[in-house]
Amino acid sequence: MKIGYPCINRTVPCSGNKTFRLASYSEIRLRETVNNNLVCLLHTLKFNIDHNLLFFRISSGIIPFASHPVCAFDWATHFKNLFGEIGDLISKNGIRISMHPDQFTIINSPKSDVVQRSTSELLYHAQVLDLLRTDMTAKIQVHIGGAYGDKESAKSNFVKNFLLLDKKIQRRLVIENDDTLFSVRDCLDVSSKTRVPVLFDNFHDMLNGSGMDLSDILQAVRNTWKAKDGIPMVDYSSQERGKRPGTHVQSIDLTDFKRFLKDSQPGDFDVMLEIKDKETSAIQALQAARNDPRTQK
DNA sequence: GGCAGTCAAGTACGC
DNA sequence: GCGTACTTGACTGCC
Repeated sequence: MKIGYPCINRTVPCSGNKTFRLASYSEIRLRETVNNNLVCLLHTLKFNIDHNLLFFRISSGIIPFASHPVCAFDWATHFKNLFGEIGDLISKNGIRISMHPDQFTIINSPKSDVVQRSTSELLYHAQVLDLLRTDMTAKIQVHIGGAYGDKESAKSNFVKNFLLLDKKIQRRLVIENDDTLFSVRDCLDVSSKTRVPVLFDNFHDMLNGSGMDLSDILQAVRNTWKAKDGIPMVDYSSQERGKRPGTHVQSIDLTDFKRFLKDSQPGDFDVMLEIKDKETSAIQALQAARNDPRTQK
């Protein structure tokens, strides 16, 4: 079991999430921004290694406008060496990597232009993971997409469009249950037709329940991850008290987390903490899990 | 320097 | 059909 956090580190003295407005686009601006983001990623990963946080989600914004038509710059070639350096750090230290394209990436949309843009965005994500020379345990997580008034045909549309995707995307894609539409059960259903691994999000399952027990979910999900995919990835969060249902907690509730560790025994998986204070909670979680046999592996 | 409005992209929903 | 919420950090123009 590795423990990690997504995209942003608030301790390191840099931001790997720099971007700019489309109206300000220039090749120079892009080059400077990407260079900043990649160098900051390097610093962040070194911080993570120092704190034994060996699971990290790389921000989708690391290359701003990467899949946008405005971007004609060959950033992959230009930054090949820097990607290689970061990739070496990842592989030497056994860091697990994930990426999570944002809400605009919809594989099952009935609009072909939306699917086309989504495919470009997914190719960009796969390209980043390939440039880092990560193995197939590095994943791109997406949701099934929209329901469009008929969930079953929306799921079929996902399956149909998935089968048309480039192999570079297919081999890295995993599907995650969301908080309003598609539950773990829906994801397992889609997985049975696509062989896509299912990434379980405990918080989304609380909001949009599958009606399954945690142990049954984890067992079913585990079966969707093959040896080349690595052990399952799990997103973990809990509700911020007094806020709208679905608001991620500011800082980890260790009682809740320890209960989750206990209830999820004995199967192994890597945990991504979707908690607002990022590395601060991740360090606490790692400490809380220090006696869990899964973190000793 | 600080503040408020805005930002590439989609979907769901209320009116 | 249109406007807004969703979520969220960072950018940008304005004072």
